[in-house]
Amino acid sequence: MVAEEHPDRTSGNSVLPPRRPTIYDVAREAGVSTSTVSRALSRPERVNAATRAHVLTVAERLGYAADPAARSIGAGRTKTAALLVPDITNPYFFGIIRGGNREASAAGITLVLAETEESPDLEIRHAERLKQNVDGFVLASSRVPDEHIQALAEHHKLVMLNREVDGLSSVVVDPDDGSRQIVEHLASLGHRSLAYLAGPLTSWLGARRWRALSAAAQSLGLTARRLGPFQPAVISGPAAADAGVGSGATALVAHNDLLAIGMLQRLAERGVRVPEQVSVVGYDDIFGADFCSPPLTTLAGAHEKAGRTAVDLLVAALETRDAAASVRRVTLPSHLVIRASTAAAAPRA
Amino acid sequence: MVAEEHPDRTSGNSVLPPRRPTIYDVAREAGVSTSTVSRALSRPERVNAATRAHVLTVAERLGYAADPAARSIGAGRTKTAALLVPDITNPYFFGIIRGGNREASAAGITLVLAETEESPDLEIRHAERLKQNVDGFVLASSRVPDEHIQALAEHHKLVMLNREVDGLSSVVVDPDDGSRQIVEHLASLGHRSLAYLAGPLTSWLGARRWRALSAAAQSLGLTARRLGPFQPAVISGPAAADAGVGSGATALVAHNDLLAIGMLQRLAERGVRVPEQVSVVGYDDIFGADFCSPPLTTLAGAHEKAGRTAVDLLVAALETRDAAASVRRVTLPSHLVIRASTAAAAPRA
DNA sequence: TTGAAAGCGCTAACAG
DNA sequence: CTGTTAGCGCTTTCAA
Repeated sequence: MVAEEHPDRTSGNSVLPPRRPTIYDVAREAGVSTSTVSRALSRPERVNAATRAHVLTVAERLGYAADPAARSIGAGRTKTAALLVPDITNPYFFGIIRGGNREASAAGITLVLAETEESPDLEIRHAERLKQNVDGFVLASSRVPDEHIQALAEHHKLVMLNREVDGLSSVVVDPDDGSRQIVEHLASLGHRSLAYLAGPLTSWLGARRWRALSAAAQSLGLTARRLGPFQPAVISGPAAADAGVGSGATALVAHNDLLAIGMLQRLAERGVRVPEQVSVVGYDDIFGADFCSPPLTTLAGAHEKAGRTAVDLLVAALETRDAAASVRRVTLPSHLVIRASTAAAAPRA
Repeated sequence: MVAEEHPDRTSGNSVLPPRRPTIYDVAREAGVSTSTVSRALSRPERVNAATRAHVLTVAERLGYAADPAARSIGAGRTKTAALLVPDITNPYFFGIIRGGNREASAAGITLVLAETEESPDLEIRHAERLKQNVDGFVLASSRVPDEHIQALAEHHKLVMLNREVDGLSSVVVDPDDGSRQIVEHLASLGHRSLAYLAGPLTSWLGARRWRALSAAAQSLGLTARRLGPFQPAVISGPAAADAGVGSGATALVAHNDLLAIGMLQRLAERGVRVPEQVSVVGYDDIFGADFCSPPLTTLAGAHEKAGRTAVDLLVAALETRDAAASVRRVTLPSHLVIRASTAAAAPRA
């Protein structure tokens, strides 16, 4: 502990400590040049093993840690990525956020989170603001038109979550097979008609779900109607429930669990019994889907894994020199969790 | 200093654009020096209004945006703060995260989120890792011993959320008055005994809740027992419910709603009727507390505001030269939301 | 394998 | 009020 004097920096009465050690301190202390220190830290293979070991020892002793800002200034990378989600309070995104965060910290990059409040405008504004701070984006359930996304992608690495865009990497929890599972389940219970309570028109996933739902319905001989759009939130449950009941369908499939839970509440209020009079199905299997009443039949997927995978793809892309080479489309499986909100269809009135 | 060529940067065939404009570009284009540009952007009052307007126009036209890394390298501040929470998937923290994020982006600083998984070790590791990237921390429901926190505080600005520590700023949703409200409610229903299903021993808030609960119980002539500790999660519900029932208390107060909801599920399984046989109360009023069965009586508070306030205090501290002068303790009010999980005490067996 | 030296983009004295 | 001139801490040629 050689303890040099830095009289000007060491004014002990300050709360802040003297100064963080820099590569200059390490270099001096280790008797090498700053570039050697830099290399020992970043490009280990290009330094004599013994030298490197020595440098690392000294760095360790001094408590040296590279300043990420200084590091990123020369080279363009900030080692930071942004995750944009429409609604932080939707439990659906917890898993994604957690997975994203974990993968990011495993990869040594920091993740910043932004909430777009289901607004394409706000999403764009956030992206604009963040793009100077981050190397890339994960856009979860993006509501922005394809053109804007393509534009963003020209200057930044970017991975889509729950949406596919030409030429970009994406991670999607299978909406097609999942929707088929829902329809098959309902068909097997004797339902002949279903209504889909749609989410935002700007939702790629919503469009996809409806498409798969109606295709499956057709092939199984059910009728399917699409109602809405509704905000994908509990608050829209009443409107959706009323519309669903009004449609005469015996099975109601909601855009997501938030909406389904809101519908359940409304149906209870109106005295419509679930599942005896009408069956209800959601998507996502969020927190709460297992303890609402009745517990909700819903399509589950590995959301945390989705978040992790998205960040993983982004990190991979960040490390690639060549842009187009790294685009990959990942589809994660989904499975129907059958609970008490679905049952045999009520006999036709 | 006239219009240099950067032919190597302008290769238009690359996907990435030539190069982001710097203050040098703006300066040249505007016919002023770089420092004038810098000042026009950061310290507007120290530049002639006309000059400034001109510089801003040019900057705008060039699409100039300051590089935050370069900016932070000289001056120590990174314009970034970290928010540490024990459990991202606890809906309780949504509000905090949302509030924190909003306040941060309003203040022009970026917030990074980290999950400590209820582990003091992990919390410390995250703090260690992040402290080179951020100017300050908001520690929500920190599980770390006071000493460590004080140590961290020596080098970084820091605000506690749901915990008070000597010499530090904090924001707390009132646990004392809230607990009193709970006990009064139970007393008014004729309960004479309650059990508190405790959370982690490292939880400051948990300790505080228990203290207030038992004080209020004593002054109202109820007996109060503390059971546990339990993990503050749905998964610990069965253990807590069983312990609570075993205690013979007619009212069970859980450390938080997650635990309470888990208990409700277990009680239903065991055929113990709520609220007829036993009343259940939670803390936090999280998502789901209103639609579990029965809907949960719980202590609500303005969580989003708490998150916002915490970041606000941090920002204020960041701007203060003088450390100790900026410490403030904020207590936010809480109020009991009475739902269907509490009712008149069952007659003594 | 190593060192010297030139930046990276911005801020901050210090003159003028 | 504005320009000159040093750096901030690190990476990266380019020589040696």
